Amino acid sequence: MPMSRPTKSPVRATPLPMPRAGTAVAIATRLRTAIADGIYVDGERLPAERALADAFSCSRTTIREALRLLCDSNLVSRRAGSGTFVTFSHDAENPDIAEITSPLELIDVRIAVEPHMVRLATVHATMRDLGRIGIALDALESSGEPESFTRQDRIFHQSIADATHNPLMCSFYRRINHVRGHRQWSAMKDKVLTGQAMDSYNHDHRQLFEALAVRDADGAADIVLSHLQTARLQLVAT
Amino acid sequence: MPMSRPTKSPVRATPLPMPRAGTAVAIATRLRTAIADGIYVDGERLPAERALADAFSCSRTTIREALRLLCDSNLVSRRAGSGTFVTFSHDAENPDIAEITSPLELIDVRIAVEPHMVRLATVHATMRDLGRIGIALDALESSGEPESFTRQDRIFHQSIADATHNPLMCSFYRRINHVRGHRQWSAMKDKVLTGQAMDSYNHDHRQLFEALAVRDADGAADIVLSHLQTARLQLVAT
DNA sequence: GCCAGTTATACCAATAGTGAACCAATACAA
DNA sequence: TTGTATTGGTTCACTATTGGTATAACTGGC
Repeated sequence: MPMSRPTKSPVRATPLPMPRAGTAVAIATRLRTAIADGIYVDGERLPAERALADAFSCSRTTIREALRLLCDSNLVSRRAGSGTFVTFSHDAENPDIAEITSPLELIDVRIAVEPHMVRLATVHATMRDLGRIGIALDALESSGEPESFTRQDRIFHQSIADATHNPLMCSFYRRINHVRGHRQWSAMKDKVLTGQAMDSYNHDHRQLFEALAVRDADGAADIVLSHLQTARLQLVAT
Repeated sequence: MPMSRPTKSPVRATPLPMPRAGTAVAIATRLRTAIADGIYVDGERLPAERALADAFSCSRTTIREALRLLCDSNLVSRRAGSGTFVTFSHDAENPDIAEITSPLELIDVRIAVEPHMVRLATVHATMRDLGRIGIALDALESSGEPESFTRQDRIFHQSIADATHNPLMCSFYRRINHVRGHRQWSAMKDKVLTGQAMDSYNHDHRQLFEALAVRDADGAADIVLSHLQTARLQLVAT
């Protein structure tokens, strides 16, 4: 796990201790929400048990217990020698919204939603939310490959959406992430996400986080808007 | 409060000392409100008794007493060797999104989505779309009762959303309309939707339609934004 | 002194988690 | 086809942690 946090961790207002993470159920919960958020898409293979154990800094037994819980919920299926695969379809809508949404259409929706979404986040985010967003940002900045970058990017933006504490907005952004995580983009990722592009994005992300931290709603909205418009331009220029 | 009082003379009217901070009942109360506030969510494991004792600077016996109170209230369940787990869910499983979205939250999402949505509509709407929107507008203007007004209003806005020809945007607005159509608003409709208010709304709708017809994206967005912000102000002023 | 509540300590039993080894199934490349 | 690497499946003894219990001492108000 990435541990370096440039910004100081926000101090909890209440001295209530937080429960220890790392147990099997906690890991299962994290994976479950990741699947629900579209971090892991339907049909995709999860990292191997040993890799997960390394990522979560726990033993393989614990990971296996967590995966057993997910398997009992029919969220994943496992095959020896092959891997653990997500078996989860978001809605019975046919066809899947992700199948019929183009990259340009997705960007247009994001341009519509996200600027005001971060405005709401600056107003409603608690210090705990900011802490979570900061952690997601650190993980995002320290991920070098396009594969992990897009995943961490979705986690980062979802944590901002959750910080609005607006259930409708959260559900909207889960759907956006579902579309973003669809396999139809995977071919495009490696082309668009050069190292330079990722650096540029990370610059925007950091700026956005700073604006959130100082509750600068207009500044945050501006950053997101120009961020997305840049992405849109790159898309049509491709 | 249903907690037991330490004294044995219940008839006395003389002021009774507050329970000392750090006592079992006080700690139980703090934990209870923390659970109710969602600091500790359902199914989550509380910190261990020894950790709580350390955090609250009291003995483990006191923590155990506090947890016994919570356990008697069925707020937590405990398993030796495993831990103390929250058994409390504020919401039934998978509640309808309309059930858990407040009017203010809905307006906030609409403010986020609709201004840019009408921008997209001005760009992508065909003449046939404009015709449909016009028909919906006529029906809306000629509906005098709050009941039919809200229904036609939903149709009008959905036809604008459909005019974006963006499947993701269409699905978003369908969900917004689903929330708007939920029975929880029905009580509010008759209060808010006076004849005067409906006239004012219709004025905005007509202006919006004109802007769409002449492909004035900025103008349309401005109209929608001020329309929604007015509604938001009315909401918080109520 | 009485007494209820708190403190402090020690130990027990239940459970979760660790780390290692090995097996069997699968995927992939030579 | 064959060999190799990787994956999940299984088992094992061991450790750490957790709630459960008991006991004696301390505290402050009555």
